[in-house]
Amino acid sequence: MRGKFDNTKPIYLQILQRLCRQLVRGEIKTGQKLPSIREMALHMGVNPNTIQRVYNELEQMEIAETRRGLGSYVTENEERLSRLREDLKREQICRFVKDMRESGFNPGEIIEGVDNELKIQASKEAKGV
Amino acid sequence: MRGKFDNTKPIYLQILQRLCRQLVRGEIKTGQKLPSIREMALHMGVNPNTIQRVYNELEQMEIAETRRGLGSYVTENEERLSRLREDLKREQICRFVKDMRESGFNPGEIIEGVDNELKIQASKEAKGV
Amino acid sequence: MRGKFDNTKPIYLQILQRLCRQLVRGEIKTGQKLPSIREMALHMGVNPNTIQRVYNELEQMEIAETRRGLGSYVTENEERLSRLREDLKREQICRFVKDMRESGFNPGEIIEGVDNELKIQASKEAKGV
Amino acid sequence: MRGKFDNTKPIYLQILQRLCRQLVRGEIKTGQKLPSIREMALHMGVNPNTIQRVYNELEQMEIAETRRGLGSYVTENEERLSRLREDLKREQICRFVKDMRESGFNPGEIIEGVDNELKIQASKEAKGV
DNA sequence: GTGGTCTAGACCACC
DNA sequence: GTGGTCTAGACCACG
Repeated sequence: MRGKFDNTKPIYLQILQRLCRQLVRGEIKTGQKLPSIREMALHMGVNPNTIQRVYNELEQMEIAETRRGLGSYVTENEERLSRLREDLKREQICRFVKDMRESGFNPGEIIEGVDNELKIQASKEAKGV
Repeated sequence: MRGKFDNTKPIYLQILQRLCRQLVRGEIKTGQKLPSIREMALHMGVNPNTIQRVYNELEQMEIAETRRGLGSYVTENEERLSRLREDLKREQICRFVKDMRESGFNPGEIIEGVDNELKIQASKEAKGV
Repeated sequence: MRGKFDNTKPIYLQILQRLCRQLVRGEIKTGQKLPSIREMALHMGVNPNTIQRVYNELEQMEIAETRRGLGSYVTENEERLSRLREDLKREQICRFVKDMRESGFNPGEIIEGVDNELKIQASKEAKGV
Repeated sequence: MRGKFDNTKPIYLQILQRLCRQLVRGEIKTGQKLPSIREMALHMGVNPNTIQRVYNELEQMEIAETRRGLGSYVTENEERLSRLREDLKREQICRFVKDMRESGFNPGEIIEGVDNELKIQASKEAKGV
């Protein structure tokens, strides 16, 4: 598991992002119990403090809550999760388009590039699977 | 000029990115002399050491070269610059698509979202100007 | 420790070179943790920023990697290190031969001179030890 | 002529070295008049101040002398030049051997490497000419 | 005037 | 504790 982290960004943010994505994809479901901090830390090859921080952030985002002595659980509030999905989507798209425009790429180029890349990655995955 | 920086990312990276974008947009041209370190530092409201670091990075990317006692100059190698443009484009698109797919968004959603956002930002700019 | 530096060359380069040589000689091994920046700075009688720069260079050379909050570690990639050894060897020899030839020394002179010097330095060391 | 200089070393030293080599090779002879500062600067694509400094150094090394209103002349003292040759040779060999030994290369490797490199460069030159 | 290096010291985020 | 960034200010060699 080591070496899978991008050195330019905090590890805890990268793990947070990964969990959010799993939530958004539905791989982690509402009400589900998350692994214990120790377990997760072991699995990620990371310091428990780091996971602690991730779970704290999840709590502040009202996506998970920790119950003393029982562990952390994903919220049962489905609406909260679907909002997370939309927020994530909008935010990622918005930032991307802004960056591309600032770099001087024109709309045609952008759409075409994204379209191409989608096909490339889809075909790669098809082969991989 | 101060206060224009995003606190979550190092200043030198933000300036580097800004310069790269100006290069890619053609606002800075091949062979052109860049402002001296002190000048740029003043202009950006930043310590000269910070600019020094930016110029160093540009040199390592083979985008600029500094001539001692004379200042820094953008490379005259046009091919190098057009490669920068393509690299930047590909890299930004690739990362974006990967992120979106990992979050479980389907191609249709992605294309549609980008398309929409492009229109929104374009119209905003039209008003602004 | 201070005063051991050659005033004509930047300190950070001299330290970098020293570390590279220790690596090449096998005195520093793959996977090994390097001293923390502050530790090394103290040991070298030098400002921590200077060491930081050295470690940065090592990282760019893909010889070491730094893990946040943990310190810097020599790469575990043995191949990378043996390549360093060969690169260093070839580069030093190549430059030397080129310099000598440019100065108009003929092959016989060069070989003989090197041979002699090797004996001289070996015997000196023998006495010293 | 631009771009032929190594950015890590002062230009004036590089030119000085080049001249010394031409002297040692006999391409520049005793008593010969050196080009005027302006001429040389133009030829090298370099600031006249830089050449000025080179000529000063040559004077301090007692290899050339400048006669007011007449220009700079190589010394007529042949012995001075042959000593320069020997000094250069010894110094270059000495430094090389020291560096190689410090990097942990053994005498066999060194001799073999130099021998090889001599052949390589000689054959290259043969083709080139 | 220009870049390059170095120091001292500070602050921060991360592990 | 660790590394990363930034500032302020100094000095130097170079062109």
